[in-house]
Amino acid sequence: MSISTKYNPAEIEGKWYQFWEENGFFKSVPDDREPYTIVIPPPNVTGILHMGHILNNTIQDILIRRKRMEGFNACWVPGTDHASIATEAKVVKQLRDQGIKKSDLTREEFLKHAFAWKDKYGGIILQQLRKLGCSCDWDRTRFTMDDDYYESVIRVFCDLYDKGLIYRGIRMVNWDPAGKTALSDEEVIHREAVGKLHQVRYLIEGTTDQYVTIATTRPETILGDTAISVHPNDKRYQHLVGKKALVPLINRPIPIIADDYVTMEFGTGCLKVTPAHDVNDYQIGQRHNLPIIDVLNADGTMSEAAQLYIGTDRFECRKLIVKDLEAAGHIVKIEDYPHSVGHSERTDAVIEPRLSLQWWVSMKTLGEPAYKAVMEDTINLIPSKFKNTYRHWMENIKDWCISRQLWWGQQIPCWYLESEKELDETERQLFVAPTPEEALEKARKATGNASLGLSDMYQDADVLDTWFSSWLWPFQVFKGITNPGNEELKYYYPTNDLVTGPDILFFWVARMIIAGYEYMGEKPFTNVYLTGLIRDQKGRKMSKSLGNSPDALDLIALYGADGVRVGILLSSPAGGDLMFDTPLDVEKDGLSSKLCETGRNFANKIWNARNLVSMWTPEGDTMSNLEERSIAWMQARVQQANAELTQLFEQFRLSEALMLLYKLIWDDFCSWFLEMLKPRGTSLSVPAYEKALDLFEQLLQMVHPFMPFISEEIWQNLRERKSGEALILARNSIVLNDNAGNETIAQMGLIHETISAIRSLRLEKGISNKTPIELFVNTTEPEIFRANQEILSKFLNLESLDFSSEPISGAATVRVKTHEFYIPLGDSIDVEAEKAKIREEIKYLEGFLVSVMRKLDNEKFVANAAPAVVENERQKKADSETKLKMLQENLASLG
RNA sequence: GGGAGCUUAGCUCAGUUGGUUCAGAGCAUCUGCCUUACAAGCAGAGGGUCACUGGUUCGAGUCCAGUAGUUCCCA
Repeated sequence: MSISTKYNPAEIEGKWYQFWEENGFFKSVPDDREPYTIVIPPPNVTGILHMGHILNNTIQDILIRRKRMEGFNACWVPGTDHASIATEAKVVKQLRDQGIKKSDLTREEFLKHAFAWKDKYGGIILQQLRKLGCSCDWDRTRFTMDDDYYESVIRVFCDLYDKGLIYRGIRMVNWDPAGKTALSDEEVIHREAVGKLHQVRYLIEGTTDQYVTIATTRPETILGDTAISVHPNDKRYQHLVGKKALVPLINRPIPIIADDYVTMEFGTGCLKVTPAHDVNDYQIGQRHNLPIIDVLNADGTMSEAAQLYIGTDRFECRKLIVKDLEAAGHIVKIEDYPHSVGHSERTDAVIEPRLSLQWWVSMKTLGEPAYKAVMEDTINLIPSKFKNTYRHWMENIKDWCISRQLWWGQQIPCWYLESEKELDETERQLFVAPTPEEALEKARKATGNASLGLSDMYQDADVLDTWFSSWLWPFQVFKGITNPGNEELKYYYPTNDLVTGPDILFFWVARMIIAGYEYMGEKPFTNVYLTGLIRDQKGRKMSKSLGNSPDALDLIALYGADGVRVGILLSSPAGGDLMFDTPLDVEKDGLSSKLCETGRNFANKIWNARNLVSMWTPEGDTMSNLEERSIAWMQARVQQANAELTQLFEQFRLSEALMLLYKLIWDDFCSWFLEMLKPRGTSLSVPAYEKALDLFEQLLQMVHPFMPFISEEIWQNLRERKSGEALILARNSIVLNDNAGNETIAQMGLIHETISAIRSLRLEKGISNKTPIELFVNTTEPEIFRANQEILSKFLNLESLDFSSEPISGAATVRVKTHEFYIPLGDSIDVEAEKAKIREEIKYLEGFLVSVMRKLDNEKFVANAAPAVVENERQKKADSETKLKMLQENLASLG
């Protein structure tokens, strides 16, 4: 039989994924088992797999596979969200490339293009998740624009409106001039930037040489100024209040007012007030009845109201106006000024505060149950430090702007009367209802005009924020809104665990909790595992815009899905950021990752363990003593490790769980167990062979959630399998450790330590492994060494094993715990070096004993410390005394 | 400006209610090995004032306070 010594993941991964999927192993339907449910954080329909997805979905897959193997009815619901802004931008661009302008299309035509785009490209990321091994129930794949999902969003909107929790109003919003839409506060990313603070002087009306100087970072907004404000207590400017200043370049007279919002210390202490373009200015404007002049168009160019630079982009205008102000002698000075600037999360455009009429969700009361749930640990955030962040957001929760000036998304179910089109927008009557017919009904009632028809009405043009659909995800994937109380919903909801990044804790997690309580009367999930962010070698967040993220599929091709899964998980504690180690410039340096290499090497190690085992032929019915001892020990280790593993899973300490398995398989199983069991020829006893396979299978079970592909491949080939049998479904058959194996583990531990110590001694003394040695043991427990003589001989190439109650002269010596070992070397021993070594050990031990005695002599210690701790110190004292005595005798024997 | 976190070996990180020989792991490094599963390997070894200062305690990497550096969130 010849099996490659190199594991080749590409050869087997596709095969097993297909096998699992075709056999329906990922499928879940309600039955009498206990459910375990995860809903995927729906990636953008425009998305492609990046490192964040890999981490996040690997974790979900580990959790779901483990639970499936534990016998739960495991259900992982996949899907995508429609990503209003991102998708619309992509479709608009694609149309532009085809020479089609969005403005030339009707809404319906545009949506047709958008759905076509979605059908063509929308599933890419879900295909990529398959490459990673994700065991989602693909039959349940959902999309936030599916018909029923669309309907649920509309219903929820109407319901909240009827409850008075949704309203329409003019507010200062975050305006994205690239996306030409309003954004919620959460979609604005503040970044530190060095801007310029311009000090600009305005002429006082009626004078020729008196000025008032303000400071601004956005000089183009000067054209929208409607006042200048100073602090009421500011003595410097008292005389100006009530006078007027002239807006530079356009000479509009504006009042100088007093308002205590102004910070006297900032800039010159004079504030230009532009109510249309700054939240605080807006509030000042309200207090002083100032006019509002909106100098910006939706696309960020200057509007007609600006009078100058009409149609010029705001940043271009900023340059021009500074030049013109300079020329006109209005600039006093310009200095660098670091401040934080809001950017659109999606388009990265600089956000403009803009006054506009939008739809809002009133969050305060809606948020209360969600706040309590997390504070009272009904829902756990893991790690719990995120509770603070969550509390802070909840306690300062603001109303949520949910309307977006886009077409791709759920259109707001509000109708207006054609007859009121001429009225000011805020004056028109609103008819909110799930369907136009119901809206018409409401309109007829409200107007008393029974002859009103559908054509007399028109629908709000805006769509809803994507998050306003994804906050319904955990229950609408089971049709919780559109088919309330159905069997699936009852079975799967509330779901169990949610795995996501902390960056969408507010965007999504908090709002899902809110919606869960509001609509299901119940939390949406119990545990929220927040992963870290993936950073590059410079510590920057990996992102598409920085181009510092490696191609996920290339990485999988290079290291195998299992290798990448292990690599990314190895150093990724919950909530801790992961410094990923691919080169910053992949083009130049080639793609590589030490972390993934570790994962690949681990897979290769397992592969070769299987190679070794497959060479053995079972023969004979009786186990040898060595076989028995080896197997008993490995069984005990596996049981012990399994108990630890279970605990680690309960605490979501997945990278530690993986490391535990890494060491269990590599060190215990391969380096010790297989080496102990390895026959001189190829045959070992039938029971030993079978038990070794049992143990191998158990390890494969344990490691399967982390490395699904290689574990399935080996498991399938280890023994004859019936058709349809699979590791993915294998029930964990490992008995829980009842500590019965502890003694076995401790004894074998001593034997292993002894082997290591003597190997080290061999290397130190230059005794080749090929040279057989005579070994003498000075011990009070000779039976342990006698019982394990075969193992010692096998590992250490012993010529003989004997016991000696006193040091042997001319022997190399080493101590393990309270046991001493001698290897006679004849005259070649360096007595002085040996003595020096012993003296050093004595010195260390004496120091150690002093520290132990300091505790034991301390009455407070003996009185206060736990009995077990005190007992331990006594044991340490006894052991070190024994060892000291041994060392002293040894030293004496050397003369 | 407000809040939260982090700082332990060259790198990435564990270290649970303060108490084993507690200062750890993986990777990297160094030494010796192509030993019949694996060089993507085997056997060994070295490496840290636990950021700093003070406090509580019989006992502090662990608890408290302050300082420095750093990251994130919010405005």
